[in-house]
Amino acid sequence: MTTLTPAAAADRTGVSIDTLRYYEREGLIGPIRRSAGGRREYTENDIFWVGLVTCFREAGLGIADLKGFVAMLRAEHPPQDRVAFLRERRTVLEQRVAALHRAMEVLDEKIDYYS
Amino acid sequence: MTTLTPAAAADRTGVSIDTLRYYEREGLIGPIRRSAGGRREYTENDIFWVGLVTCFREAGLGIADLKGFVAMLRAEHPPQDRVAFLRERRTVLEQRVAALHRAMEVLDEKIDYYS
DNA sequence: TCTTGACCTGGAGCGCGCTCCAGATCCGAG
DNA sequence: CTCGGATCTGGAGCGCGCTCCAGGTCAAGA
Repeated sequence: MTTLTPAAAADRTGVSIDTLRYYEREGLIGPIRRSAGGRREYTENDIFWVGLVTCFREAGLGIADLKGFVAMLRAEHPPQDRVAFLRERRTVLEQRVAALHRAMEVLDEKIDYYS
Repeated sequence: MTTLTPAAAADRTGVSIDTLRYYEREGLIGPIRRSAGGRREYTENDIFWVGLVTCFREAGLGIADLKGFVAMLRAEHPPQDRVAFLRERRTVLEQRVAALHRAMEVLDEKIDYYS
């Protein structure tokens, strides 16, 4: 299977090498397989996971949340636990959207006022 | 005019006394009028501003952004500058909403999968 | 008047999420 | 074989947004 060097992985994901290592240390991705010499080799699947993590980070979820997320999807938790966890996260995101809409309304009001 | 003590203001706004002082230091609110003895007296208008700041903070705007916001609304900038600034912030918020929707889609997918 | 608690200031401390650094190792090109 | 660039590790540093603390002042009730 073809793999990516750290630099290539960083390039592909838009995440810095340092951050990739940080995510790995925190258990958000990987563990990444190593070459004989100890260098990381990122698989397509690893890259996919980085994408997931990035998606949630951009949505404002914290590292701790993501640890929970990863643990939940990996470990042998009953499906209902997973669903409960996922729904909880969804609620958090919904509340964020609501907060954003409130702020946008205020902005629109001001924009109207000054236009 | 009736005013609020720091404790009452904190209670009304849901923002800690320390944070109220912090916001004032940063120029996001106030300056708050003082009593003869040097204690802060928050007016209804001050409370309103705290609400605005809180609204934008909850939407994820940073302190620096809010400084710009406050400066823009207070100072004598031409209306078109204000509108441009406000529209820019709106774009940022729109992008955040988009990021949230992406993340929520992923969650929905997983929730579906485990349901 | 004395006590007590709210408030003052300036500055230190903290958790988060990276980001950077030193010093060592690996490895492909020449 | 040598050189240099990419990578390795552990740990320090940083910007943000508070949060807490010490040491002092103010003011209302007993």
